Amino acid sequence: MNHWLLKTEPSSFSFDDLLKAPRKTTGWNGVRNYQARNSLRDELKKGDLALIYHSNADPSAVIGVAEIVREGYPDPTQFDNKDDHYDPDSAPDAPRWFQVDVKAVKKLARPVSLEEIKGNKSLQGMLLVQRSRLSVQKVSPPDFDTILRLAK
DNA sequence: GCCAACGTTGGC
DNA sequence: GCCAACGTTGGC
Repeated sequence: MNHWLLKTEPSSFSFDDLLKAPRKTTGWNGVRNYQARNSLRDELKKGDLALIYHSNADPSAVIGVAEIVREGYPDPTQFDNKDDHYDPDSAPDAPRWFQVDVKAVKKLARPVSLEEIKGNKSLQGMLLVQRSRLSVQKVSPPDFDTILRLAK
C-alpha cells in the first residue's frame, strides 16, 4: 500500500467540505498536471491512504486523512465547457485527465503546518519541503507516520 | 498582491 | 529539439 499527499485549496474545496459530502466521498477532479495525472491514473490504489493538505491557507497545513475508494477514471470536468477545468483539447475517446475518488477517514486532532514540517529534521525528504508544486505526491510510510504523530 | 519556481507552449 | 515567452502554483 502506498501513501500520498493530496493538495487542495480550502477556498475551493476543504477537508470540511469532504466531511460534509455524501458518504464523505468525492471525485478528486481538476488536476491538470501530467505527472500528477500519471499518479492518479496508474498508481493510486484502492485502500491507499492520503494526507489532505491545504495550500494557500492560513496556515498551509496537513489537515486530515482520506482513503482512496475508487481508482483512476476519466475526470468528467475536462469535457464540461462550463467548468473551470474544461479542456477543449481532450477527446472523450482518449481522455487526457484522470481522477480518483477519496473518502474522508479522519480530521487530524490539530493541523500540522508547513512551518512545522519544514522544522522537523526527519521530514526534510518530503517533496512538500522541496518547494514542489506537484499536487499529488507520494509520501514514505515513516513520513506519513511522523505527520500523524505530530498531530497528536 | 508579489514574485520565485516551475511547467507548458510554440516559433524557429 | 532548443529555449524564450508565457501561464500557474503557492509561500510569504
